[in-house]
Amino acid sequence: MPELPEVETVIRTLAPQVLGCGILGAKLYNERTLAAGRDWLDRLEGARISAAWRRAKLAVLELSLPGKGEEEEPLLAVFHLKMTGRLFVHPLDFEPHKHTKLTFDLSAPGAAGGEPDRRLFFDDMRGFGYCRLARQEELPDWKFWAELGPEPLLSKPKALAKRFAGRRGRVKALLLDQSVIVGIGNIYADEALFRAGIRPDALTQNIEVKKLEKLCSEVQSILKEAIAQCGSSIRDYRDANGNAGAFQNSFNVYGRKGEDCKTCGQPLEATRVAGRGTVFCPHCQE
DNA sequence: ACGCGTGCCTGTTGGC
DNA sequence: TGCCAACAGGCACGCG
Repeated sequence: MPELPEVETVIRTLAPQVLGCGILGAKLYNERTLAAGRDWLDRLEGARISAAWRRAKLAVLELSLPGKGEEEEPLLAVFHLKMTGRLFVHPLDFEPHKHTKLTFDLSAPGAAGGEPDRRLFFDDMRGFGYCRLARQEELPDWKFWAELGPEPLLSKPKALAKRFAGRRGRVKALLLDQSVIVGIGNIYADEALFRAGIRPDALTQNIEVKKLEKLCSEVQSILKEAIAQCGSSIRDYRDANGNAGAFQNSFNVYGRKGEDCKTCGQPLEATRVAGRGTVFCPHCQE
């Protein structure tokens, strides 16, 4: 399940394969996958992939459009991988399959258009992922984008903790709320709460500020460690080279229901918080 | 206004 | 052994 470390890894492995490549055309295999910018689809020829970056759990490709001068705002292809979305570059003889949702034909980097070279695939088994084509200036009109909270690795823990302080509701629900803090999904929420010694179902208003700062500090540590391990692969996640991550080997709680806590040896409990499967140690977390 | 439950989707798993 | 319900979960949406 691509969360911040996985999307970051996808961008890092995808960028060297696509930066500078021209786009010769696009093919949409599933209408609902293109959430916005349908009109752009047939006007991509001659565009060049000029940048690749991540915001929250979104993977963004900047496409410089031809013939309009360098000052023009690039078009953005914004991908949300949700649970099972993948971005790959394959040779032209690689066949689209039943989970292929969108493809871009690419020319070689630096080549002045002409012949297709390789193809960018957006595949998604579950089909929850999407792509939006939009000008940068249009992004504020997109509610989800406009309400995204701060990047957890670009703020200090104290500043992040202030966004939790005084708010009501279960602390795990706030960790997952992308308008409070971005990039955290079910895996890293459970793992960070374990490290901070906080029960996932704790009411945020009952948690001391120091403890919330500790939580935000642990969020940063765990995201950095996970990025260094190229993310977590439970089952489906792969980076843009097809490689699995390794951070799943470091999980303390996620997917370990009933197993022994690595700290105290007591069995881990499973429950549901904010509608999500949740695992925690009733002894180490309070 | 905000917290909570449901639907979307397909492949895997576990229980009977 | 085989079938099918439950489950996986980010986010939009509707409800109270």
